[in-house]
Amino acid sequence: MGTTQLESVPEPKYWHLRTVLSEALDSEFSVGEILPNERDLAARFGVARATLRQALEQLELEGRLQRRRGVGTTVAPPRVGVAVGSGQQVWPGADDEAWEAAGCDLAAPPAAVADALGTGRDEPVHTVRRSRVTHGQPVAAELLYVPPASVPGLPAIDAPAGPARARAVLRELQRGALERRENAVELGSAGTDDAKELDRLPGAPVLVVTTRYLAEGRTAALSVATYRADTCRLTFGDQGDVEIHHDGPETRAS
Amino acid sequence: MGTTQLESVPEPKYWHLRTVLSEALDSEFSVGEILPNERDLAARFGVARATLRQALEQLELEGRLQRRRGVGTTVAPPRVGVAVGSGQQVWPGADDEAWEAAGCDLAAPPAAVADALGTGRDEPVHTVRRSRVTHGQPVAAELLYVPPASVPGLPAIDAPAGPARARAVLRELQRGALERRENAVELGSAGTDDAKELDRLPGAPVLVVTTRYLAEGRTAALSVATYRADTCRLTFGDQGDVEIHHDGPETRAS
DNA sequence: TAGTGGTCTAGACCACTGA
DNA sequence: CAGTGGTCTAGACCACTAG
Repeated sequence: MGTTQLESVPEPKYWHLRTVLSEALDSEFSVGEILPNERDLAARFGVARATLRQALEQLELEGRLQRRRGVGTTVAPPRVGVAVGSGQQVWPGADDEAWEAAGCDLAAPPAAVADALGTGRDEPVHTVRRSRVTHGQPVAAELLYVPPASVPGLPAIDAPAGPARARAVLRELQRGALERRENAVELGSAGTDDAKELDRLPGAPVLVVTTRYLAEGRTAALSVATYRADTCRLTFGDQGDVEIHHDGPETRAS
Repeated sequence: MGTTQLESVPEPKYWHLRTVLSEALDSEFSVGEILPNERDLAARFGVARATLRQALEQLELEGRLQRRRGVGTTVAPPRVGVAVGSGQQVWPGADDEAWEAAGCDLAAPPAAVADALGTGRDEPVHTVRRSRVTHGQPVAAELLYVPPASVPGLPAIDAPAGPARARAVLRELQRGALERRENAVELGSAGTDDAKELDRLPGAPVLVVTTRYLAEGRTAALSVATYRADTCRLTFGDQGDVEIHHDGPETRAS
């Protein structure tokens, strides 16, 4: 990555810069390597720091870079494939899952969740918090909403609101017969607490996976899971790890 | 949305602003309504325009706003649910699909695609371009890579590289027996030409859906589809349109 | 404490839209 | 044409990390 000057082009500087840096990453850097700091890079390309940052933001969005305050900018490893809709119809908490239960409250859910569950807006539901870790990295935070009607055999609420109670809810949920599972994926941004759990800043891009668990014709549970968009590739269907990568996420000719 | 002053808080201004604006959108604006311009909004909140823009960017990422140069910023409609993995095992081009074939080339694919297909790096494959339109809006652009071996009955290459040839490839592909389909979703940014097709600017966030079509133990075809992340919610599984929304994509307490 | 990325400012000019 | 969002600059200060 020499002291390249930006030739004059009709496209935005930050976009051209993104392309130049992207190619430099492919050819001159290896995973984990640390880049020059933003002020140096900006000077080297003859642009303002803000412009350089705009290019870095793109590359971070594409999972090519990782930036940490106080540390620096490093070359990110390829995204990790995370199985989401295993195709099989399983309740959350089945053995093969990589989730760790963190806690459980009994509280009124957001209005949209209550509507999807078909419960009243102020009706309390069990709210299980779980987190998912892969390769030692936190990749997802989940809120699982379970109406009391879906776990009729659950012991009274004298248990503490910790992991033990969460597991009890999951265990009880699995006694029912699951009919179907519906997944949806959309882009979102991490709220303050999700960001903390995922070790990111607020507003970081996340893939929001909403899963409806259907049993006996009703929505028996609803899960809203937020995955780190920078590090994750969500896989649906049977297998997990196909490596379709670079040039993958930045699509076609740039 | 009064001439609100930002109270001093320990969180970034742009983040607080995002929250304030988000609430204003919920309570004081309706879909399609046009917001005051950025300079006015910035003045109204007593921040620099760049800071205001940072907040707007967040909201656009979350699908709440739509910004168009020369026009203004409008309140976006709820994201449209787009069925992606219909659960059934179907070849691309089945009747129920909403894709329109645009053209077809015979050329060497990107290296990563060639590897996934198991073809040689310089071996040409049929490359079908398709676009998907919903509610009159372009939502996705796709490149479908089909090795010649998967369409043995295809007439010689004398046909023009237009839609007709694309349809011929799809038709021929469907003669084989499809065994399985694997989907993966990740965040990406639109390249120059994808952006054009999706009516966005380069770098716009997209959801990249990679699908492997497996037949006779081989990867018979590979599809890379880029969906507009701002307007789409991808649904996997049987049904299409569950309305889990607001507060959906910006997750939990902000 | 030195160095990093994150936030913020107050300007300027450009590209595009629609009247 | 006037008005919009998009790009870009050259600064400043803050929050965080690690030696």
